[in-house]
Amino acid sequence: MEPTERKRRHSGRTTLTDVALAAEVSPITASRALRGERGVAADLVERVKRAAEQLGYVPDPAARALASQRSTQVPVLVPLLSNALFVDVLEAVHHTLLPHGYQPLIGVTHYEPQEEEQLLRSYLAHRPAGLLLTGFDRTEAARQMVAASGVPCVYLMELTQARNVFCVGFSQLDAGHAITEHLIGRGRRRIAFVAAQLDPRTMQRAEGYRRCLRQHGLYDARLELLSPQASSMRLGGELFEDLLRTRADVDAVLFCNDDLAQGGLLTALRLGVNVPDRIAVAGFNDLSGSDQMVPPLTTVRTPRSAIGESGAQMLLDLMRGQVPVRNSVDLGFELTVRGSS
Amino acid sequence: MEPTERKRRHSGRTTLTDVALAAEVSPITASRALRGERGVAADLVERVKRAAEQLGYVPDPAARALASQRSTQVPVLVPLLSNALFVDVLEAVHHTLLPHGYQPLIGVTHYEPQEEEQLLRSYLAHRPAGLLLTGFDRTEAARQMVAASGVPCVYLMELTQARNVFCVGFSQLDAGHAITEHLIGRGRRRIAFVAAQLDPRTMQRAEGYRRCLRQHGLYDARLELLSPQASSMRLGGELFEDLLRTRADVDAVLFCNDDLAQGGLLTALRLGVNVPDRIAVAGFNDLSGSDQMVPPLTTVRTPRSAIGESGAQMLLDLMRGQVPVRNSVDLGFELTVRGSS
DNA sequence: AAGGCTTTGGATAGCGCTATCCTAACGTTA
DNA sequence: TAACGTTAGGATAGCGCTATCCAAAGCCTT
Repeated sequence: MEPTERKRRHSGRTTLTDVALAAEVSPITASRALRGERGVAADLVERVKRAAEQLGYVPDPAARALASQRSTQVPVLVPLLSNALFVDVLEAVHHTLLPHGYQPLIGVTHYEPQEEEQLLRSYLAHRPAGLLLTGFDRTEAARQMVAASGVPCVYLMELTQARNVFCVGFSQLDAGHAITEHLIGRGRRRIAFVAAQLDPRTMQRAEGYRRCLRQHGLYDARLELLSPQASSMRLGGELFEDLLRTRADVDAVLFCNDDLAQGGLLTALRLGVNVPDRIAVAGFNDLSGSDQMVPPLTTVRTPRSAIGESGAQMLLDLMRGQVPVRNSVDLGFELTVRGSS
Repeated sequence: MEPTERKRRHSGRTTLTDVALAAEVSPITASRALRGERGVAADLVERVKRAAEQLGYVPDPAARALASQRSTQVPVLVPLLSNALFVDVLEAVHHTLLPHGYQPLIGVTHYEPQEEEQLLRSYLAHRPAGLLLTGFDRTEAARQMVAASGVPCVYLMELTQARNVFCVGFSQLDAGHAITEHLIGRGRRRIAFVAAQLDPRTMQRAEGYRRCLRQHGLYDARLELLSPQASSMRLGGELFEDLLRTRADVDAVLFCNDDLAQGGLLTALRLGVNVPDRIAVAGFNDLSGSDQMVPPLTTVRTPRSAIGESGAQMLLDLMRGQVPVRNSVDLGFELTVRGSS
């Protein structure tokens, strides 16, 4: 009696074996041909590629990841998508990585280290080819997972001199310092700092602000207005109004992000407070719309796209096993002076 | 002579077999226990779960996908991340899907059907558990891939009555009609329509605008200003200025998106054009900041979060093999009248 | 008490691909 | 010509997990 063929789970998908059959080679040769690996005769490669195309063959990423112990996925973890800043970074990362066959995976941490840790655990299980993380502020467990995984990793937005850490960004502290210096240069003496979210980079800007004012003997802790709430135009307006009410002698405000500053400018308009005569306003990041404000917003243009591109490029090097020329790439920033100061 | 053990590729990862060993059960029982499958005795489940936790076991998604022919990934394709609209949708989708163990994958199509087709091809190779797509405008090849894959799919943002198509959204046409009706109700007669991007949903709003004006005998094609450029505050300002220059008798503008409208309002401020006395302004979507404008922007509040949540919920049903009660969920919209009209 | 049904745990065999080892078939060198 | 490298293709055996088939044990029936 013929034993019934029972254990077949084939999914109907076109497999490498189908391609190999059509090209009249062994599956492993087909595999090598399609991946462009070492010496496969040119005519065989040609035959295999043609067969693959005709059959509409698409490699199974799961099988590939399982067999080779690595995938082409590159998780990119950012705090938020509602800050245009990170959208620009992501866009640049995509443009840089996709043409090389890597697949960026967007992860959103909401500025929650716990959430980031969870995401990392999940993404690392996929054996990613590389990793792009925002900043250095994370749980110890997350740090260890990344280290233990051996997955190449590039850090975005902030800089460090630590060995074996690859990062692309700019000095948030210097930027905070520079824009404050600008306001002082405009003759302002009572310069407030208004911030929300209070993430590490915001606090670094705050530190730049403080150092600058201290250097000029102008620092006054009462001029700092820090809110842990999420950044938004509305909040910027509220904080600005607060500020005017409670610190009557203030003659300039530095907002930690442009959305706050835009809200501040609009509130000034509504209240009939003259900017910059009565009070100068400056923001941070040069987000979309800041140049359209009335008056246009003075801000710091930060190299978001360049950070995404350069970080992805550095990661490409690492994933290929090359060591990038530099550990740490400082892309700087640019003071953008407009009518609001 | 002992044969040398040669073919070992073990990755050092903690596997299900390790867990099974520790829990003193067979691997398959461990697998069933961890997945909560059918009858595994409660004490065994307990033992396996404890062992898994102690060993820090994380299932290998690639192996799982390969063996079971499906993953927990749910690609979500949106046109852009730079439109806050889609960020809200994504956020809601994440909140809904993650607690059920599904992993949303963000794909950005840039309003390019070709790009979407490419993304779909790549994502479908991963055997996703489900699919969330924006609108109905895509290539024939993309349509066929989705159909052939058999992957459950829910369409967001637009509605259709087609059978076997699951969708969550609202009537873009009705919304365009309603806001136009509002402007007419305010006594406006020369109502312009200013749009960018010109994606299908924008054009549906345009159609609503046209029908409304025609019903009132007020339609004038010269009052439509359509630009294929990407939507932005700056562009909104430029188009608004154009409009004032070339259609001097216009007494209201309907922008197809709030970012354009915000740019328009700011330009009005800069030019000293009184809103709403000289010209009424209305937008669409009630994006962040619209309520902060001077004057605050009249707009249509669209149920982005609800669409994301409800769409994800519907997809959850489909992925569980249940058939949702309704094919098509209309979440409506809400006219939000503020000072600009 | 025997037959039939329902659990519950396990053995086995893949999923589709690639790492690893192997073996011919060629040069090369002395 | 024999010994030795070098390729180019293939055979084999997994990667880690789960679908599928089995078998033993428990529970009802009649």
